[in-house]
Amino acid sequence: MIQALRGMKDILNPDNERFIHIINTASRIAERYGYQYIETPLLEETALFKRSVGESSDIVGKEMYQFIDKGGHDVCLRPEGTAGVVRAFIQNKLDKKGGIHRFYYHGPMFRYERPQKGRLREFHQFGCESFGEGSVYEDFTIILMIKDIFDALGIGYTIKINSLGCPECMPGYRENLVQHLHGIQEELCEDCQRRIETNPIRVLDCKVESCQNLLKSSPVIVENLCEACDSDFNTLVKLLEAHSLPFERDPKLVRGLDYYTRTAFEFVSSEIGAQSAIAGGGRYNRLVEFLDGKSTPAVGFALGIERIMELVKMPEVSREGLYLGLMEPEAIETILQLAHQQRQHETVYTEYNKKSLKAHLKAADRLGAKRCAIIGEDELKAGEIWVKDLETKEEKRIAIDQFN
RNA sequence: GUGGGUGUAGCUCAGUCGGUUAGAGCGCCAGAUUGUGGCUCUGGAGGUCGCCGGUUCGAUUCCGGUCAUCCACCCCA
Repeated sequence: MIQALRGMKDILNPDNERFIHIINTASRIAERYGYQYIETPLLEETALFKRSVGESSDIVGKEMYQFIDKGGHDVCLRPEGTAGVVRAFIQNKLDKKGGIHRFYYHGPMFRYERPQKGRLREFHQFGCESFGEGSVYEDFTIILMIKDIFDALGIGYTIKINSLGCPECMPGYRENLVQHLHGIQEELCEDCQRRIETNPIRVLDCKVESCQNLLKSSPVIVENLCEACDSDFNTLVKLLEAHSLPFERDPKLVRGLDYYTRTAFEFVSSEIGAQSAIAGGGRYNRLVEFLDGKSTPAVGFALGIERIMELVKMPEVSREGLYLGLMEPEAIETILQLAHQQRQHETVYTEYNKKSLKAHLKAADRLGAKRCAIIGEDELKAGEIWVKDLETKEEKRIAIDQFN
């Protein structure tokens, strides 16, 4: 038997409803916030991700589905959504056009990792990217939008926030940090020793306990921000407090991708295993110019659909649709004709085979149909159809041409 | 990439200290009710015991390997 590749799942049966419900809910809310749908290719030039996500990240370093296509191009399946949207933004010259552009998207992402709870090789994200608005109010608004989405889905969460500074203050802080880290280098774990050179900020996020103990005295980003970054961060904190959003400051929160500046945030849930981040995002004012566009401030986020699937509270479902069946084979033409007629305005399940009334009712019940309509011997002779409402239990016989 | 757990019916799992015909619950199909769903009762269908090899008179059971899957590390949504 051929089965799906490791870490790749079919979405069917009961899960497909949750999946679609999440996308529909998030899309509806994003549109209310002025976002427009964008679809970008799943496959992009590898260089796009190397330059945006960053060579030092694990995503680019070892998790990409990368290959050379038949034309000799180095391509890879997108490991995340932002890079492609930014590429599209630049390619379509929206950076030069100016103004504000807000996009939402959803679709599969691919990372070659060892699967575990909440982590797949092919997974789905819903994301938003806002271009051209540099105000921290936009950062706040985007967090508020995620809150709206999770509230609408009935999901509990806490928010973690941090600021990653800007070209003004980050380099100084970074240097400071590197110096401090060199001081304790010997005692840090192997990964952290490597990170000092490649991506020192990530050391702060190390999960190794001994490292965390050593890092207690290390400089904190939010205490070393320049005036503008500091002011934005304080404004964000005040706004979150004013709107009673449950958040905590997390100086160790370093978004995994290199392009973030200033605001970084994460929504986490304690109910889904070790992979607790259910949404993450932040501001990335420098990415557009990194990818050869005109410098444009931007902020965005993505949420992991599979990670929130089991947390979503689905709305009550009521019986819906019509079941059509027959007890005399000659009625099949009528059944097919009625099915097509009714499908103009409702869901119709048809059973082509002759079955007992009991079997039909049982099948209709199991499908969750509202009505069960059957043509049996008597009805066939009379040109009628028997209809039962499975909720009210009301039943009647009516002429075929009166059925609706 | 590393570590650990688990592979027996469609699903959840028992079980076999190595022995003839491998079980339960749920689900499915049928009947009880010659045309009335959900409840009940009765019956039935459904299994290469993950795969390959080794030990053995004999392996679903023991051993080795392999594959798959789950959980965790790393990292991230």
